[in-house]
Amino acid sequence: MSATLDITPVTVPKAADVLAGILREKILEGDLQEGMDLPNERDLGAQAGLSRASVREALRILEGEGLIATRLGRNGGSAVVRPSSATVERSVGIFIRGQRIRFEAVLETRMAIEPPSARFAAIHRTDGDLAEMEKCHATLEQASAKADLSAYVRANLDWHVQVVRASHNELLIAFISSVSQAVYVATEIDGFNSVDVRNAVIRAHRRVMDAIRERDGDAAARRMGRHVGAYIAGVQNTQSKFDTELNGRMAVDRSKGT
Amino acid sequence: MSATLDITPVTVPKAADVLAGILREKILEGDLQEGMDLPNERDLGAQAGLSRASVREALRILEGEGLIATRLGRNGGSAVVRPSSATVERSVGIFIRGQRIRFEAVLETRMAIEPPSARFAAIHRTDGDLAEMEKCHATLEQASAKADLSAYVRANLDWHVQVVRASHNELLIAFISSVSQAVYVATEIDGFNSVDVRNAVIRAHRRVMDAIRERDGDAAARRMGRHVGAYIAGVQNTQSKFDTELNGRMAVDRSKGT
DNA sequence: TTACTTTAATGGTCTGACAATATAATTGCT
DNA sequence: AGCAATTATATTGTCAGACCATTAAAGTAA
Repeated sequence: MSATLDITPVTVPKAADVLAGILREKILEGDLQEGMDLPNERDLGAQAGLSRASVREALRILEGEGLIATRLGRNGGSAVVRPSSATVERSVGIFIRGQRIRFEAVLETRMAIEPPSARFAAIHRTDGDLAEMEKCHATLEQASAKADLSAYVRANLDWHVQVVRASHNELLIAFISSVSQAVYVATEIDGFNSVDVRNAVIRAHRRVMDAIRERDGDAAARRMGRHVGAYIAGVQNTQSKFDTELNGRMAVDRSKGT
Repeated sequence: MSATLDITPVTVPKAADVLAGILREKILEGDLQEGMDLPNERDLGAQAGLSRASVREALRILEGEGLIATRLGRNGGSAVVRPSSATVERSVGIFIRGQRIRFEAVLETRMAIEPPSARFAAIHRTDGDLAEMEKCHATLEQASAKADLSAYVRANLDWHVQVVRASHNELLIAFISSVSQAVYVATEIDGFNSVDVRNAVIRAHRRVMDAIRERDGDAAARRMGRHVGAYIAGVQNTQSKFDTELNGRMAVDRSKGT
């Protein structure tokens, strides 16, 4: 009788995946440091014992993961780069569009992340962070005064991202940036950016910044919570149309860096 | 005199990127629905007027973005799939490792996300969600009783993810799943999972679940906040060694599904 | 030195072939 | 008819080699 072995199904990895995995580990482990050039595709193929086609697939995988950047021409080639939040933003963007995430869920996520981020900002902020926030705020006020809706929305988003930046938490920054992309395309088409609303926003921002300046984490979190809450309440009044429009308006741009 | 035109540098997109972009939009727009097969590589090349090599690069890009899955053999080919949170998890994992994100930042992010998620869970939970949480909790208690540290940590993470799942916010779920990966590898090596700590964790979980059951969002958020806060305080006592060890212990696995 | 031209290194693309694999179709047996 | 084993085939995986396109370096002339 033949024995029944406990064999899991054999997987046959593809050559390109294997090579990509090897290079990925070398990069993440620090063997290949930022800025270092990989061998050119022909040499890499010779070293790995693979065809150039397979090598190129591997490189394309790593490029998609934001681990290398490839330049054309003499002295071109693939160089190691630090994966930026852009990669996270792109995959989150695809996730939101592909899964048809409800706009409400995006707002909830913002509501979850921003108040604690404001608290961290109050704790970790530098004077430079404050200056950046003030700059965004000034831009926002100008855009509001000129009733330039597009610039207003852009500056508004920038300010929120800037607050999270002041938390000096790279993960939170990546998350809020990812979510902001989605919020942007939706807010641009909403109809509730009246003068009154805009003035209320400006006052709320001022109060949040005050708290962050005074390093009052509790107040920063509380005020940001109220601000975002009010925003969401405002959106939900005019929301019905968003869910249908949202998915169609978000494009994915591979070429954008940080 | 020759005029100085306002010309931005001309970019020459690569064929594979263009094709990937076209297909990506068709997928995200819904023209190509989940489960539908793309033409085989030769036909696709013929239609696009590109070589098979370029087509394959395009497909590989989309595969990396989690938009298609390619099978080998007869009746194989590339089929459209819904991008899952796995793609987000992978890119966040790479981001954390590549940027050498401080472990403290990962914990902060968890501290930011989980309490509001618990609130949403209290609001949106179903009875099935409660049952799932209880199941995780039972597993956790067993692992704790048996002092099976690895299973304990695993079950602990599962419970936290399950709470966020009950929020029914797909974006928060994706974020917490991404962060959990990083927390897992770090917590497994910590030395503060004493019996007392484990019992305290179990009691805290119980109280959070009670609040979610009663649909008391405030209590759920407050208790979860305290719980995660205590966890972080505990970690920080034994933390110094983590920051150095963390990055080396997180591997990226492309082959894992949801 | 400076501007221009030439050369070379490198990635981008194409063609065509064969290998490996998984399913479908066929065959043969009961 | 039904089932098992075998064969055929559609499809991706991989390779080899060539040529094109782009860029920077090297060379050259003013």
